[in-house]
Amino acid sequence: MLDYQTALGPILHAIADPTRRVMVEQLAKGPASVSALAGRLPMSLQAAMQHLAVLEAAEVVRSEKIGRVRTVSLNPTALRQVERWVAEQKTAWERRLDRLGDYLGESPDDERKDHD
Amino acid sequence: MLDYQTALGPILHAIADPTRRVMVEQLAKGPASVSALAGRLPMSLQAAMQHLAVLEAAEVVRSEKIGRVRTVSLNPTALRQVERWVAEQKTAWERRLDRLGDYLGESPDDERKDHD
DNA sequence: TTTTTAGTAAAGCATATGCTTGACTATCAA
DNA sequence: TTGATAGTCAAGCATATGCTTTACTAAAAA
Repeated sequence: MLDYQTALGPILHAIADPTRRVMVEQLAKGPASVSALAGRLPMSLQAAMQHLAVLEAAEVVRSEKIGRVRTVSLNPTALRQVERWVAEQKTAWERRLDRLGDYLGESPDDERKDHD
Repeated sequence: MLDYQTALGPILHAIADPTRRVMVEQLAKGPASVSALAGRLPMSLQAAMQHLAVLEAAEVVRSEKIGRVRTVSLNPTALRQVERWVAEQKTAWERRLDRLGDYLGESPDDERKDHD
């Protein structure tokens, strides 16, 4: 099964940067212009735009330019992909713990805890 | 609100790399030795160990050396933090859409609030 | 029309990353 | 004790990243 949508690696790489996470957090509250996004950041507008370009390349974000203003908005699909991958790993992990529990008999011994 | 646990940035950076994701996926199925992890990867053992060091520094993974074998295992806490951050963003996003829905319920068009 | 304002493009630079190769150490096996 | 196995340390190198500064263009405002 291939990635139909955007690639997970670039998405994770995009949101691994603290500046870009601030941008995503702001965009989660609603669309914003490039300068509104760059406004609070302790760096040049150009630097902020380079971050935006990374987010957009990873399709974490989309944007549309109207007049001289480019409005950027979050693409929730990207975040869903992250969620999905993480959930898959957690599932595999928990299944292993279940098997381990069975194997070890019914002893309420070590290693496990509450998993859902 | 600060990060109590491990830092999200390093965790995301760690799992942004495809090689390291393969490692995490393998570890989700159960602990493995360094060489078992490195085994399938198209790179030197040393390179694989450098990846492992990144995962361990981010606390995505823990390891313990017994005899000459180091056994690596997944630390699900790190993945939970990713899950949490993503969920927070999605929540903010959806709340905004809800408000927008209410707003559009009565008044005509237009899609904004205040974005600075 | 002139001047801001919003956004772009591109070059340059310091640092970080991902990998290699070449030692080396500690443990287990024969 | 000798040798193979599992892992480690470190230097070196090419490429990627994050940022800056110096131009520019296009749209709105004055």
